Amino acid sequence: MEPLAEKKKAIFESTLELVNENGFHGTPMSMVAKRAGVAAGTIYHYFESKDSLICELFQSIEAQRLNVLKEADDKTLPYQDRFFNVWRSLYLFYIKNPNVLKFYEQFVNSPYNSTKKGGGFKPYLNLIFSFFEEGVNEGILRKVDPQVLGVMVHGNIISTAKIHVHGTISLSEEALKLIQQIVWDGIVKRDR
Amino acid sequence: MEPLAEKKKAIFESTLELVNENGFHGTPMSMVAKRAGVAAGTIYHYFESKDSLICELFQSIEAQRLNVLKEADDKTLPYQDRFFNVWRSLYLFYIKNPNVLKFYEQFVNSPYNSTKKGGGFKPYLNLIFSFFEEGVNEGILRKVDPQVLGVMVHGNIISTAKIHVHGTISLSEEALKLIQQIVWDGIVKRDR
DNA sequence: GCAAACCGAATGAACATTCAATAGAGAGGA
DNA sequence: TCCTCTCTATTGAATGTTCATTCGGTTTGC
Repeated sequence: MEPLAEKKKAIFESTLELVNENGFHGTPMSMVAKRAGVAAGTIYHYFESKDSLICELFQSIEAQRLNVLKEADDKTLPYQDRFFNVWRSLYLFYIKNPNVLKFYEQFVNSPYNSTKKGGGFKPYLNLIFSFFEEGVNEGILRKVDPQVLGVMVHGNIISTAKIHVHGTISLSEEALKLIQQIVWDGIVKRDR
Repeated sequence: MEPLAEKKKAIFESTLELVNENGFHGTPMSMVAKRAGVAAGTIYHYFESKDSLICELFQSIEAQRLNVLKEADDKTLPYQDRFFNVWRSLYLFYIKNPNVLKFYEQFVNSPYNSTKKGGGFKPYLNLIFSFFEEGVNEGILRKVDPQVLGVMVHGNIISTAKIHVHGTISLSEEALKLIQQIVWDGIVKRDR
């Protein structure tokens, strides 16, 4: 029962895909059930309602993201390397999971996020904030509210990942490096 | 009959508000009608369907945005001033129209945008692209694909506006200036 | 045997859309 | 000035569909 019961995982996966294809609306529970290979009723064994299914899915994504961030940040490295690692790991996470990216974006911009269960704690963003706080305190980054830095860089990673996922422009390895460099050059303390 | 028939404007306005409050789902046509002060049937006099109402609303927002951009960019000014003007005008547009910002974000991340009428031409982004192309060609900006610069800066403006609109952190005038400076310092050509 | 997990047809509410009927606004005509 | 005629704008109740959710029953694991 621990490793996220197969069925439950299948329901999450199916919801993720369908919400990408059809949006929150346009994704009937019956379809979620069918693609997950379970009966409609079964979903209600695991989730209270459609809303709570979606909110829980979001929370599980939050957890994944937090994990990626934690694993990426090796605190023994110099700060600049840590920045590049964190940026790159999150970027890779999004492009490897385009469904997650799109679901996430749909969710945070929807009213789900304002009300209800989804919007409470934000451990992921908090970790980002403290990452930048360190940089500021150590005198490596400009003196800017770390929360602002956090949101800016987070937004930049998302934007970049969307470029890749939308596929209109393709990003070479060098282009990626360049983008990271642009951001770094912006936030790093001007010496002199 | 020319200036966007009062009724039609009221329907747009009502849709904008309700989609913010309740999302695309959770916004029944009957409610749109009631808030707009018209009968349900009237909406179908102006729009073919709910989908086309939403797509047309999006297009009207695109047009507004394009306008803001055009008006903000005074080509007689030095490039750096133009950049700051453009950035600030778009930022102001979003924070003065938070409903527009949120509707826009909901729309572009939804499946509406992938299919149908909404996603075709992108005059706004194209103008942004050519703005950055100029900067690159004139040797003021780093040699980066202008489309990438465009998406990055656009994303940054949106992120910043969201900080303001969400209201968790408040942005002073200096903070704003600093953010613009950070972006500028990132994209500008490193001399030596 | 007995929980817990699972099924899927049945229920009822919500909703997009339709349409027959009404109001209004102009255009002529006497 | 007043009276049609006509075309458009508007109404809101009625329609038919779609869906979230329920629940009585079945299966499965222990």
